[in-house]
Amino acid sequence: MGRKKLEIKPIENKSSRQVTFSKRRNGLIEKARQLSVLCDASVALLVVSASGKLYSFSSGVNLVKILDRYGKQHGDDLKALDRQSKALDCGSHHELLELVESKLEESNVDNVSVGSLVQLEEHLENALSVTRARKTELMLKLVENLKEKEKLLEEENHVLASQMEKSNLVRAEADYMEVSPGQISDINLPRGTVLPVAVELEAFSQEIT
Amino acid sequence: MGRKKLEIKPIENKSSRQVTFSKRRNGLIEKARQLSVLCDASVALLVVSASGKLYSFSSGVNLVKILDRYGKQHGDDLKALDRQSKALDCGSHHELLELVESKLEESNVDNVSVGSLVQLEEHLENALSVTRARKTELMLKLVENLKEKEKLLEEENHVLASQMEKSNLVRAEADYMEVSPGQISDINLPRGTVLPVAVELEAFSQEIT
DNA sequence: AACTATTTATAAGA
DNA sequence: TTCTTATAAATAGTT
Repeated sequence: MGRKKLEIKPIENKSSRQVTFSKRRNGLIEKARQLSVLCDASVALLVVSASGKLYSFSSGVNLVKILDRYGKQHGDDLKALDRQSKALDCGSHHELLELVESKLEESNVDNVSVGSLVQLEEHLENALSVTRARKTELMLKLVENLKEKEKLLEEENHVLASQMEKSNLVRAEADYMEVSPGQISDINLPRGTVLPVAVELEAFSQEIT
Repeated sequence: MGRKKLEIKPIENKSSRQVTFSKRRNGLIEKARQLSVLCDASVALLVVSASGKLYSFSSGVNLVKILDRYGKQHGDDLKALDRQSKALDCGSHHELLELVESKLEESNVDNVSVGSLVQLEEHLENALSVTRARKTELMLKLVENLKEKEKLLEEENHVLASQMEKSNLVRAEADYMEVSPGQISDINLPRGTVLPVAVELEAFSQEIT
């Protein structure tokens, strides 16, 4: 959509590539936003320019919902923690409300004494500070937990990545391996030979891949 | 871009929302692909429909790089956030102390008025609640950030794992492929032949794939 | 950073 | 769903 039809292939010219990147990146992010709003979808978009700059969009609060469906053991742990914290918060809340209600009832019966209101204030402040302490404690635990998990996942990733690299290296070595005529002759077979194919394929695949 | 201009707000009608989702999702993914090709950018796109179905696009193997970048930037953001919050907290703190000092001085001069103490209390409570709100906000952000990171790492793990599985499958298939004697004879070579290996490999690869 | 000629995406209709 | 088509939007090349 422009003065000329543009083929979708790498743009050679550096400055026009930069300009196009800027325009299309903005367009893409806007489209992502629109999709999430129009269709109540969760969208996460990450773009890294060739020069390494990051741009991103994520609908709603964040990627958690988007990727929940991928949640495995780690995800489940987190959910458990969330549930726990919600339960505790609800507990505090309930406690607090009960306290307030009972005190207000009391006040109505007694015809509001300053003393009872002072007590109420104290109780409320108490409950509040307990709640706050719990909140902070839970959040700190959550943070620690998440950091630990992050570490574990990163380790796992490193392991996986190095395994892949290893197997890639093996194949790469095969690519550049020289084969002497003598080795080739190893795969000459009399016509009609029944197959120990795997072996030959193994030999061949070294050249193939 | 259609028969009518469409406002960007949630589409009420279920079926037209579904149709729009389908069209725009495809469009978005295509745009993401184009951006990555045209501008040599790494792009990762995740879309989850309201009904929970996942669609995604990711250029190249670059999710790793994207993630690295993302992690780094968020790390930076978090650091900035921390710094900011420290600055703000210090500000609040300083402000608060000044306020207290001035009020106490005033009290000494005037001989403690209830009014000024009420005001002082209000100011202190104000400062306190602002500080609390900031604390909570910062912690929530931290948690969200960590969750995002975790999920991205999981996604990365998932990708790496499936890639390894795939390459293992490919090798396994090759291992178990049958080759007829006639085909084998095609690769008989006189001893000492110098290799036009690529040609034979081409022939072979047609059976392999 | 603006401007437009065009191309592209897509909303509504079939 | 899929296709068609009128129209809105995005954007390539230009200034």
